[in-house]
Amino acid sequence: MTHHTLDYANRIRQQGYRLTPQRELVLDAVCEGGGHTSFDEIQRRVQARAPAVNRSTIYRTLEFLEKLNLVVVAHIEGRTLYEIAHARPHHHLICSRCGAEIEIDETMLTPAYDRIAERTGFVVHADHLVLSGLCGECNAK
Amino acid sequence: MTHHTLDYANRIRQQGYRLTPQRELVLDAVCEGGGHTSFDEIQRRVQARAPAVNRSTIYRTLEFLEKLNLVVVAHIEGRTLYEIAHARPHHHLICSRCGAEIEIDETMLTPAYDRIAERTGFVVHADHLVLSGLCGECNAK
DNA sequence: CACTTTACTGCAATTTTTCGCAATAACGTT
DNA sequence: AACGTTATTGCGAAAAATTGCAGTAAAGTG
Repeated sequence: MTHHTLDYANRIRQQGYRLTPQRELVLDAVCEGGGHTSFDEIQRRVQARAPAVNRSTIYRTLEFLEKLNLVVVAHIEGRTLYEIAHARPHHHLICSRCGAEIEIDETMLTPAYDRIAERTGFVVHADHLVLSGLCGECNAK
Repeated sequence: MTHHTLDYANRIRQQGYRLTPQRELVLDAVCEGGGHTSFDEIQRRVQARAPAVNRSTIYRTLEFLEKLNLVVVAHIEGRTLYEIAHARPHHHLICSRCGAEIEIDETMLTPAYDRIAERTGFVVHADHLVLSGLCGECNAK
């Protein structure tokens, strides 16, 4: 129940939106499993509990949750995957050879952010980047 | 004609693929304008010259050109955009407030890559990242 | 707790994207 | 320059994603 710590209910209501069973179900579905979840998997989980929930509602709900920063989207090798938004932004390394996924902390990128701010004035606020490359093992070969 | 310098023709043929008029047209269409181009715009440009080219062919051709690293895809605020792949990798900063787009060189990120390699062994090989944040002007406000 | 407002959902229709297959044409070989 | 191989295209159909709208229900108010 990772998302319970976020107090999503208030976060939704305080902005004038409504907390509906559908929204709770989709949020739960994104949480389950912890990592990246595909749309089909989300639909499967939601409809396992409430078969009547419409597919288009799930599309709209994910878009909504993304807008509220409760869910983040990643495009990994053409696939669109969803993940619950963590309080602390983090990023992913994906090995283009073996597919391994490594999670790294935001702080790994701050040296680059500093350089960018210094030279362009732009303050990066990137959450949930996906960087591809070669992991240590594959690189050794 | 930015892409002519890439000698795309040989790059395609040397891998056992064929150079077709459709592929040239799509490549030209992605080049025109220089920056990011939407699918519909690409279709419009292609069909302006060859109306018979099928929409599904354009889908497949873009996928193909991406596989050969002649075209790169970016997901910016939900939209899927295409751009010609440059010899030198670069990245984009997008201001989430005013929408301004700034192009930055790969070297801006190398401090972060170094840190990542140092701590995880992972060698990042990211091309064409999209980082959001606030540009200098918007940040001042 | 009933009432009102209007954000949200489900449904059906539309649009976008993908897929299978037969016909076509690129390109190496003769 | 004609021929054969087979990658590629166009077409139609299927699947996926989006949208409009009328009915439903969440949440504030009396």
